[in-house]
Amino acid sequence: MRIGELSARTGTPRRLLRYYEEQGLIVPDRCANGYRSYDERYVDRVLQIRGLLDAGLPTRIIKQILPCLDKPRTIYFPDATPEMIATLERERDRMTERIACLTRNRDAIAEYLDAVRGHARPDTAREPAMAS
DNA sequence: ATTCTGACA
DNA sequence: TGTCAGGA
Repeated sequence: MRIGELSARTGTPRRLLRYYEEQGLIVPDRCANGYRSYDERYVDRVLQIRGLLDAGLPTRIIKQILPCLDKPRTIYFPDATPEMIATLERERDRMTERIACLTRNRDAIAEYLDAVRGHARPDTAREPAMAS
């Protein structure tokens, strides 16, 4: 498939798919006309990348650990270099901290929401939602 | 119609 | 990340 289909199937802007390639996260084949060619495997690949990015990992780190997290979780020990292990542990800990932070903020919001609802005036209907 | 590279009022 | 250019 070409970039347009991959974009649609992963909900990722074409601009970003090219950016990921620029950062070495994906290396699609090229058709004779120069168009990028992606096989089915890239759909999951891209979603995997977006997930990691969303988890707060920088592209440079993703580029290193992506092969370790590839589909066939083949745990090739040779890939488990001490630097890699250290990087993974560091990222794992950052994720843990991030989760704790998100949890605190979610709870704070939930608490605020409960308080506001408690004071809600049952006679005052919700204001009409504005466009956009 | 789609994609490509490069660039930034 | 968006978006426009200029070409294939």
